[in-house]
Amino acid sequence: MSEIRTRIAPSPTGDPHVGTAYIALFNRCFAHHHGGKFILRIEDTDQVRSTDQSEKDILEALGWLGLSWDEGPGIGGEYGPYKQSERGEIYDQHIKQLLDTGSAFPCFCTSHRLDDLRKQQMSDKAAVGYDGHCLQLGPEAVAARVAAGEEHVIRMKIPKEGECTFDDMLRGPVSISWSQVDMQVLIKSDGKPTYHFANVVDDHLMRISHVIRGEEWINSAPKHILLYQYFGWDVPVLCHMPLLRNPDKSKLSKRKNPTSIGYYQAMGYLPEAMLNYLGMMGWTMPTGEEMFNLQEMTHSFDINRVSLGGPIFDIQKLDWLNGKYIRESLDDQQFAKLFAEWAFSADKIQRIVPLLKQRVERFCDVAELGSFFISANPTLSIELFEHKVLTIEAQIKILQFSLWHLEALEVWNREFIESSLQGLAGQLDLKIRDFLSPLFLAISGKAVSTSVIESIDILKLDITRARLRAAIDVLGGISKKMAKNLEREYRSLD
RNA sequence: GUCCCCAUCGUCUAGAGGCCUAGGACACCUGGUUUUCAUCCAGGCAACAGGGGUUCGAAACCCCUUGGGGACGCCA
Repeated sequence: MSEIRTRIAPSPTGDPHVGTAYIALFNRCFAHHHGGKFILRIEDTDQVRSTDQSEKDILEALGWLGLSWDEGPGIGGEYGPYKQSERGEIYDQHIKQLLDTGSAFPCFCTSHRLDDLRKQQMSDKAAVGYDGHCLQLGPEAVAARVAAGEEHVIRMKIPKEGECTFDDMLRGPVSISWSQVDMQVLIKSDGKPTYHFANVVDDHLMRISHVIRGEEWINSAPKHILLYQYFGWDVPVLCHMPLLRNPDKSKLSKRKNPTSIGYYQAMGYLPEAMLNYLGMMGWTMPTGEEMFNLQEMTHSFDINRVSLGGPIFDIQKLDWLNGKYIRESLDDQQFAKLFAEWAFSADKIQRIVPLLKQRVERFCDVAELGSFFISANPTLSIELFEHKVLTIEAQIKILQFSLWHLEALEVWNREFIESSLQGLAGQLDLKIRDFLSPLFLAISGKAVSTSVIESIDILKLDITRARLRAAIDVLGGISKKMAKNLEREYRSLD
């Protein structure tokens, strides 16, 4: 049997997600258990959303967890480059092949036409998908329009009838009829490949033997398989893992649960505990032992021990596990060292000190004033929020709108946060001092504290989000109806 | 809506037809140890979604129903 090679292919379009780490963990364990290689590839074909910062954060987060890779960014390897934005020529060559053999075709339809088409199909209760409009174009017409530089995408052809059956390593045979499969765009109008195309080309060229990914991809498997066939390539073994869930069983999302690895790091979880916890989502040691490290998991790994029900990411159990790690695997010296590094990292302390220094008279004042920087979310009560001009409802609005504003920030620094929030206060026609009041309480637990804008800057978005949301909950939360109204009002702001 | 996937305590799960009166862990409750608390220890509560088959025997295999989730983008 040839070498087992697996990969994780994150898209650098946001915060490092625990789901990414989860899938990475299983890919790494599977490959290493069988003496194979685990590859990291950056899927940055979305020019609009991909950022260097996100890429950096993701690599760091995986590194923090100890999920090292054998080939990929920073390591190299013989199948590079490992960043899709640097593989443009490869995709160009390959799409040409599909165009030449007639497996793919240019499509000149505007997004406007496609929208109308989709709406029509919805109201007709028909299957939603591309109608093959540009398939009717003659080769001369196509050539002329392409030569004229007309904007277009390239789509893949899909059989009209029959079905695609493949063997999922965990689920057995899965059949999806071709009528359910859309003529997927392979090359976008900006000339970049879509995930579906790039992922197949790269997985083949990088000799990926097993594709272990989230269940959300099952329905796209036929497209991928067909592409392999168009190229005449062997299809790797496919394996779809269950999805991590919110407590309400929906797919884990940051709207409902902290999903950023950075959040857990900032909250003082140990990477070993975090990884161990992810390992017990859908998987157990043959011995039933719940506490295990990456090496032990790798050694005992058996993909068939994965259970298919979507596991709920239960922070309570994670907390218990983390506590167990702190108590049982750390001696006093290690605890002191790790805690100090976490709480007083040079970077963090440098930024906090100027805020505290001007507001204390004695060192013994420091802990109380600055505790919220290293504590869990402050304990709040609704009484705290009694305000001379602001109603509870107004404060909920301030908190929610602020959160939306902060989430939309392209750059996270003091200036941006300040102008964003000041702008919001203006739009809401509130004095900045009143506007900031609920934010002070949510962030620090106190009405009087260090500059809330600088505090938000230092605490970063993950923690800020958690605290704003906790405050909103204390104030009674947002009902569905309220959410609708708030969203409408928020959209009409500018 | 269409298609796909899934289904054991509230949660994570063990379970490969008889070892199942369904085991462990978190959470919760009770008691013990501890100057308090936490830890730790002992105990308790709590599940095979429903209905049909197959079989001498079903939590396990098959079918239907129900429930949950996912996909249906020039996002990944």
